[in-house]
Amino acid sequence: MTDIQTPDLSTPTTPDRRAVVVPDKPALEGLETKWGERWKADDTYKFDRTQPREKVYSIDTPPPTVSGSLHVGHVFSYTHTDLIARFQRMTGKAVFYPMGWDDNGLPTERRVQNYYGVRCDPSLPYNPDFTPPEKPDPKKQVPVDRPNFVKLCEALAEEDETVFESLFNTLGLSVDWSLAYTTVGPRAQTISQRAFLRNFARGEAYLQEAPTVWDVTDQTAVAQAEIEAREYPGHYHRVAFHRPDGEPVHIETTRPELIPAVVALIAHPDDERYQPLFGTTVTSPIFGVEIPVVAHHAAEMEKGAGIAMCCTFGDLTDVMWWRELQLPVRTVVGRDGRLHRETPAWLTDGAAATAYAELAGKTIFSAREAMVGLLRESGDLDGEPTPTTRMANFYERGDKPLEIVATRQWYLRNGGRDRELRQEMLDHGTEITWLPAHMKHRFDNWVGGLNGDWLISRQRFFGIPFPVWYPLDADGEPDYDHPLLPSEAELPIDPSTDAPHGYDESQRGKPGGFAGDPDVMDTWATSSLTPHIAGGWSVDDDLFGRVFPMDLCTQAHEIIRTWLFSRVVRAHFENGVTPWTHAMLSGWILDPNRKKMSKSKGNAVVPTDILEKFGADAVRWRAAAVRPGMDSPFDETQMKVGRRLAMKVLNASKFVLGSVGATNPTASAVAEQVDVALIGRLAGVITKATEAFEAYDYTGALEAIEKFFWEFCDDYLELVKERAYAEDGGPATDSARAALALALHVQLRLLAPYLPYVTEEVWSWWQDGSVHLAAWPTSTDLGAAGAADGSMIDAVASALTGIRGAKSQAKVSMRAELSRVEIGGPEALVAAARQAESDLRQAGKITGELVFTPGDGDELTVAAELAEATPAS
RNA sequence: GGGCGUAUAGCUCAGUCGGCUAGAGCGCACGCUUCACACGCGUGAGGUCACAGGUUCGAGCCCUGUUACGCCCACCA
Repeated sequence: MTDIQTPDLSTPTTPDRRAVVVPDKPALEGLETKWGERWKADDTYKFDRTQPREKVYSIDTPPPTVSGSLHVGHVFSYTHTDLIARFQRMTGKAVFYPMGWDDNGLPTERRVQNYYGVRCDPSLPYNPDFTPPEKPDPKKQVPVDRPNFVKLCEALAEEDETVFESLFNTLGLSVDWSLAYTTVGPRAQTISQRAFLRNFARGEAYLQEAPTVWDVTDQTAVAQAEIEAREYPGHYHRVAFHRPDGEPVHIETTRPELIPAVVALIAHPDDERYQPLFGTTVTSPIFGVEIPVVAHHAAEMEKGAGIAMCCTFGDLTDVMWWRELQLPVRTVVGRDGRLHRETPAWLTDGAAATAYAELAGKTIFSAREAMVGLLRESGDLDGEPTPTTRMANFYERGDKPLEIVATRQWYLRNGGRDRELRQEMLDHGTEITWLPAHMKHRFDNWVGGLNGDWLISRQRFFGIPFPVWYPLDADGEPDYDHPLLPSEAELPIDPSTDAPHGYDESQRGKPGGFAGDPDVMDTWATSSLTPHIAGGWSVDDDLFGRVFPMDLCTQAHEIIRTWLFSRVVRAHFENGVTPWTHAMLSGWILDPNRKKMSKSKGNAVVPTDILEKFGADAVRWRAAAVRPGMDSPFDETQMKVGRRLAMKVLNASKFVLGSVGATNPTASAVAEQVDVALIGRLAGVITKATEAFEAYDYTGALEAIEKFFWEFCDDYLELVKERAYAEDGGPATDSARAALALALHVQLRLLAPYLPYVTEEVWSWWQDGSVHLAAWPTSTDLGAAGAADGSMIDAVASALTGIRGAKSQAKVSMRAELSRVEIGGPEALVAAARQAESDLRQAGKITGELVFTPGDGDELTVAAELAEATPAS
């Protein structure tokens, strides 16, 4: 980046001490506001879009669902991304770090429904004077037309976005807010619709009528990726079907209400019990429908009675049987989760029709009860239903088991039905560096287990509409085989309000006219394009060429199958590439009982509270201690430790720059042995931290930096402060001051990604510009001393520890004077300690003799005598 | 059922290529009103590296098996 400042430390950078302004009582309070405003005013994190791709570091930031609330887990994982962003920025990259808001889709609809107490009814005409109810009554939601409902969604999402932005700013994310995008705004609409049109033109998107997993609560189709299996209580019912000779064939089912939908009984071809029945028919109980008995290898002999009733459709196995055995369709469950009110054609016989009337229009649950009653009366129920717990599929946000309903939906190919494409998807996975590496298994596992293409249409309201109309024939029936499409230049369009070419609005819904596709795209169908939306694909191709494919995607591991995979699919079709080189997965923040924090469990910690209590730097420090993919229990005591570090940075800096007046980080002035060793040690820290950061190991980098910092404060600073203080100390004082200033200059930059506020505060005391635009330190900053062996400082530090230990054991103040100190141990260590003789004498308050006695052993030993003037406790 | 991860001090975690007596912070104990910091400083105690077996001169680390906890996927007869 052009405005990164590479320091020239060969000459003094701050010659005038009066230019250094150190506050008397530095404090952490208020730093977030002070520097947050400054960074905003100065555009500190603005992306430099003049840079070529190789000088750019681009990040595909997860757009949070604005209808939810942010919790500590978000705070941690977004901090992880920011650590990488700040490091890359300091190494000279132009960092493309946008923020997105996922305001599209069902979560926002639900929040609007609850917040305003309304319900979308798309059949209502637009009411320009609509205002939401003053007091929402969750039990009596007011019906509202679709345009107004969408307006409410947009308004509430915007409110939520403001709150989120404020939190992210307090946290210190170095996002370029001018790059912010939403997943439902005009740009997202244009890009989603354009990508869809191109997918359609290439045959990657297609419309198909097929059995679909369906949520009866929200009345929409649901994709495989949004399904989760949960335990669900039910009962086994042992039910008799009847052979022509009158003998019963018992099956077991948990769903007796589907008996009117039975199309076959199926057993395994090797099952000797049922082999005689294959090719014959039986009749269903109650309804007397003739049902074939057939063989299929997927039937399991051990399960239930060993023979299954196949209905259209009870589960995905039924769908497979129906398809492979070419069975008829007999649907009884409607989209509203109730049994059809009209008597199905195959049940029109007198007795069957009478029985079906008992079920018609009932919910699945009530129909099941009624059916059990009928079976009991007819004697076809063998024994009583026995309780069982089985796994059932649920929409991840739903609370009723999913049904399977035949509907017409849009699909996007994803390898689920195409071996070659599936392999290409797996190949993309190998091109990503997974952090941690084992997360790749999740991706491979998911892609390998796909059982169909990606269902992208939803029968909902707040989302991006499909840019498609259908011509209506003379009977007013849509011709789905010849959809009408807009040109790309017309996008975005809404087929419910815009008319297709060659038609006008008066022909909507009329025979010979047209009808708009009523569906919207699934939220993942839009968010699968976040690199394209953020990067300006097709609307700002100059920008897109500079940022795509991206360097990093960061996200939670549970959405590898949705967000991560779907972006791989879209980038594959649209650009023929893998969308990023690195994927960094975050773990979870657990409560003290090691359970995942979630609002619904009431164990979530509100992020604004902890930011307020400990400060952003402290919270970030704690987040940085959690490696990618690792879960971590939330622990306030750890936040305190981060806060202590931030305070220490303030106080140590105040001391170095203020009292000592060490403000010239001049490498060439570092001459004394201890000072040289310190700088030599620092060179190793720079190397280690840089290598760790380059491997995305921000935790390892922090460990090295922090360890050095504490030793710098506790040992080095204590050791040299008298020498550095000296009014006319000559070269020895100059050396200490130069080393202190240089070490501080480097350490502030090393700590800047972790503690952006406190490092910026200190930086402002004595340097121009922002520390966040300063160059990441390198060993060349350190001059000749950087090449020195730092190990002698260990011997000096352990001598100092020995001296302190003697005082501590005697229970006297560290200021207590010593009349005699003898340092012994291995010759090399004693000699090393001796090189700091003068510093040790001053730091240890040794008024008498200090003797160095090389000898045996493998550790430095210190024997000390208290001066008589000092009273022992 | 398939896949993955974790297990080291009371707690949270490091532990590189297998190599001296296994480390850090917190907490705890004992001290210190120290002229940068009491939102502080110093010193110290604290370990059957989950279990069993194997390889090796040598295993926290490698191999085999077991247990516990957690996660992903599949599972509606």
